Amino acid sequence: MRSIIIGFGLLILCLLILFQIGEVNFIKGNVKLEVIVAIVAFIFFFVGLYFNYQSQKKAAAEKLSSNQFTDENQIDYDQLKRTGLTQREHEVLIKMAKGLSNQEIANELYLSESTIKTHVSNILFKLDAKRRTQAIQAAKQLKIVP
Amino acid sequence: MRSIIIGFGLLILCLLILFQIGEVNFIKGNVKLEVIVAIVAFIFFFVGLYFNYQSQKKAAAEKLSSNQFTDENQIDYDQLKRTGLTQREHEVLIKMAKGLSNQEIANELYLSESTIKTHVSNILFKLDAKRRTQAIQAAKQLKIVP
DNA sequence: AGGTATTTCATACTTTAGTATGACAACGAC
DNA sequence: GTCGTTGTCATACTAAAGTATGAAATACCT
Repeated sequence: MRSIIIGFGLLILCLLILFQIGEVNFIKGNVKLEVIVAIVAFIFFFVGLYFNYQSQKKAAAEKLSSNQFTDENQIDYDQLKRTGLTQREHEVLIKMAKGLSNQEIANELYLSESTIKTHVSNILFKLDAKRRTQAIQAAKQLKIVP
Repeated sequence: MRSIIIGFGLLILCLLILFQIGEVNFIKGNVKLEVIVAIVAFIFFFVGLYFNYQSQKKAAAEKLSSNQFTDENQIDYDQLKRTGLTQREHEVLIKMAKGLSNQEIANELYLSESTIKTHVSNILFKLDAKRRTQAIQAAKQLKIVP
């Protein structure tokens, strides 16, 4: 925004100086006022276009770069430690977040459903959640699941 | 783009007509050429800014609706249409994804739990999911929930 | 006006999720 | 060797989720 104002100011200044120097030529010459005005309007219209385009491009680039560094699908191990979840519980949590049922998790990990239920209960307690869906939501915010 | 050219053309035309009418006044008056030029430059600079801003806004809206660069926390309405979910179902889905229970969703929407169950069943069918956790996962991938 | 989709609700039912409790084995720390 | 942690499993129970079916009101479209 500052660059827009500075650039605009400089252009105006240049134009005014140019007119101060060549005032007599312009007025005494055959160039009509309308033409001058039209040319100035034309130039500044596109200057305006250009400046706005530049500022938009810059804003878009900043947005992109700020999104680039927050890498998705990356587990935040500091946050994970903070929750007090064990390895097995974390493993179960990840499968839970995939949308698997307790029975399906048990099958994938070659465990009984009872064991999964125990793990899930512990997960809910450690993540301060009442339901698995709430735990999943919390886990995503903590970035401890992909 | 067409509107930009038409708008610009009309403004130029208006200005020229104005000058044609009041030419004598301007030249014979005390108003200096520099001031006129500066004003014209100023006006057209911001006209340019405005037109570019409008066109960028339009382009951004088109991009959004055509499913190109939808950033996070932004709902992809094309995907949403494709699922066949109704407004109410989508509303319920969003609350579901927040980790709310059926009863809690019912309370927030001033509905009975039965209604929510019906909605959830329909959501599961339309998203081809067996459980709500699976539906949430699918919905996140489709970017139809924040 | 009549058909269609949406939204709402209910009842009855099955399945899954979650709690509470206890138990046992393995592993590492002190 | 004892203690705490982790991981495993079971039983019994309660709570929530999900299915199936029917029904009625509203709204929208032609």
